Amino acid sequence: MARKATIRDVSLAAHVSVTTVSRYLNGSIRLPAETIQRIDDAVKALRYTPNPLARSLSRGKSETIGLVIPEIANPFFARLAASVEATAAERGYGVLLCVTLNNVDREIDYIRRIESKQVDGVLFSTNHPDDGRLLDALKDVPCFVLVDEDIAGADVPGVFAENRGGALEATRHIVEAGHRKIAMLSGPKKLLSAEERRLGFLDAIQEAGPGHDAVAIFDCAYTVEAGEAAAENLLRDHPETTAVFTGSDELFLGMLKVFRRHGVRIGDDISVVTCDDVEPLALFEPAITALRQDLPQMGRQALDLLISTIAGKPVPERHILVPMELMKRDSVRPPRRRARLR
Amino acid sequence: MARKATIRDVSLAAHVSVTTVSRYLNGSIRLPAETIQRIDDAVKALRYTPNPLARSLSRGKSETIGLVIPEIANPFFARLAASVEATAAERGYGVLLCVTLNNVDREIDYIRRIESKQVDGVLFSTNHPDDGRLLDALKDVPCFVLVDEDIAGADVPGVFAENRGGALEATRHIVEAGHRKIAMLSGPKKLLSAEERRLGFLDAIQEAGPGHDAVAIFDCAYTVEAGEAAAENLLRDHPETTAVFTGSDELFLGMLKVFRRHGVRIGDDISVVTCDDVEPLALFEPAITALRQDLPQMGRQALDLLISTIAGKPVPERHILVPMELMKRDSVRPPRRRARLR
DNA sequence: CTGAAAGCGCTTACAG
DNA sequence: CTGAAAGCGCTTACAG
Repeated sequence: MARKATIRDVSLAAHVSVTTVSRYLNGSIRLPAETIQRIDDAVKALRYTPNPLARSLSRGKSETIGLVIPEIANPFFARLAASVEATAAERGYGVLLCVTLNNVDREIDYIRRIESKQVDGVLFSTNHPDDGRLLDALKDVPCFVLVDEDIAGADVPGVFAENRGGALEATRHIVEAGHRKIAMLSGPKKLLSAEERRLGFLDAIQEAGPGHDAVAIFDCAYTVEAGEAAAENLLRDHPETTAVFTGSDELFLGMLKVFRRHGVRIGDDISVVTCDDVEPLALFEPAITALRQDLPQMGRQALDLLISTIAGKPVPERHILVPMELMKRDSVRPPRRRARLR
Repeated sequence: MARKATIRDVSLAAHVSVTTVSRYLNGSIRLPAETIQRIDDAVKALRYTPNPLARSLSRGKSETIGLVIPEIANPFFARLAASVEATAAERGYGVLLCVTLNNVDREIDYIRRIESKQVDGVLFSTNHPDDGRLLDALKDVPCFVLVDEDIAGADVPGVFAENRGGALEATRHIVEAGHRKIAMLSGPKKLLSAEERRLGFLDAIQEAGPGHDAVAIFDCAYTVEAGEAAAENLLRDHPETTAVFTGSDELFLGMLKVFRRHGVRIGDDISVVTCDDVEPLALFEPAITALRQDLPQMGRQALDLLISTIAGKPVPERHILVPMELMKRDSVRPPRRRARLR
């Protein structure tokens, strides 16, 4: 492959200065038609495309954002990433992907890349409670937007699901089907989504009034394994339970495995609503009712918020709450009389 | 935020030349302990980190690779991306993510970024038959590795699943359960995975000998909708079918919807094996037997192949075939006698 | 061994 | 309106 053409080559071939070529290509100049022609010809003949690295270095911005997420194989974050990437592409931004697996060093590494101008800003999603290091690394960092989960004490813009309201609605739906003994497999303590959903769950129980019990609330990591463990405990210690609200698809999937092992049938023996709805829950039998996160909206809004910050625009709402939608399917049914799970 | 420190600031503070700082930081020089101390102190005091943009421009490489995939919300590509990103991080490479939705312009855009040095190389996955434009854009492009699907006529290194052998094994498994009337929902014509799996499927039918029929082979896009359409046709036109091999999880999911609608029970009425195994198929009832792609291996091998190419190392095998694994579960059972789907 | 200087490929304030 | 020159922040061949 021949050496790649530079702006200098174009200027030589078109008999104009480098300055003129640069200005013309960036649209900051009006030129006689004839000059334009010469430049266009040269660009075409040399197959010239600007070097984005040089441009970034010179301009001080890279037209690239960093997308920092805990996982990508997880469909939740994969969908979030899809929305972010699509919006970024529309806006002319590239996306540097960083999968942290909740490793704080990697998280901090990417925050640093804002200062070093490698990225113009970072969209950040973290899945573990902060021990203070994140908060520390965030000092004076501009152009940083959180999505999905919060960092305690951080005064940064962010986009989150309307977790509490969503959980309230989901639990209400369970209550309205006639359930009185309801359990929750909740996410990890100190995580915004878990805390808020727990509150929404309790709101609904309280609203339902006397006779309605939050039988048990398990704090779990958002994993299939944690869902299994909690479900085993639930069956053993709380057989009076007739409905469960699970805080994520993973927790639901783990619980489902346990129910299968013990012959507990969803719908018939126990009602279920889960959060997320990123797995093909509509194709399970029965189809699973789920509180869906509007990932397309969250990704889009978060990216636009970030771009506004990068552009230095005043940001009216620093915290955007995106509504969740309850997808009513077939896993919530009236409880059987005197039902017991064992 | 104060202006970010540059190498110049460090050199001033440490009373050495910029050259020395650069060399020391890059490990290409041995220095007296005392000088080292001064530089380290300056770096720490100024919170200096090198500007990667400037470094890349100067060195002519960016330590970044482009990952070009058709989709990211699709769990198949999400898992591939997870493996690629993890390996890249280990090797010290950043990942610029490009989701093309099979848009050729976006594909070509990213190929161009190799020439412009924004990325050192590209890992490329495309999901549509090439009309020649891709092949054209690939001329003289170095540091390009294909993964999962091929581009017809392109003489570039690549990593693929052992599709034919896998399909042979999967279909053999169906035959061994006693099936004689077997259909296939295949992927799009001209796509490597589809062509190869079709061949493997036919290999097995032929091997099974007289009395064994490939009842029908449907060429489908790899989508749920295409799976639905094909399954409707299958039920209508080929009720003698007792087993189906589907070429992707999406096709399977589409077919499943149709089976549900028509009351056809997997396992009892019809046996099924699908490809990919990226959906939670083990949790379906019955658990679905699937030909699993080893995405972690594919991503890792592809990235290492790319890095070798970037480093200019001779690459012994330009085409790497990664074995598939048949996950035997519960969706293949002996056919019922005189079974008819309608 | 050390450092001044050129160069990577752009953009843009400044002068003509 | 146009262009020579400085600058973005590094690396490295070259000279001392």
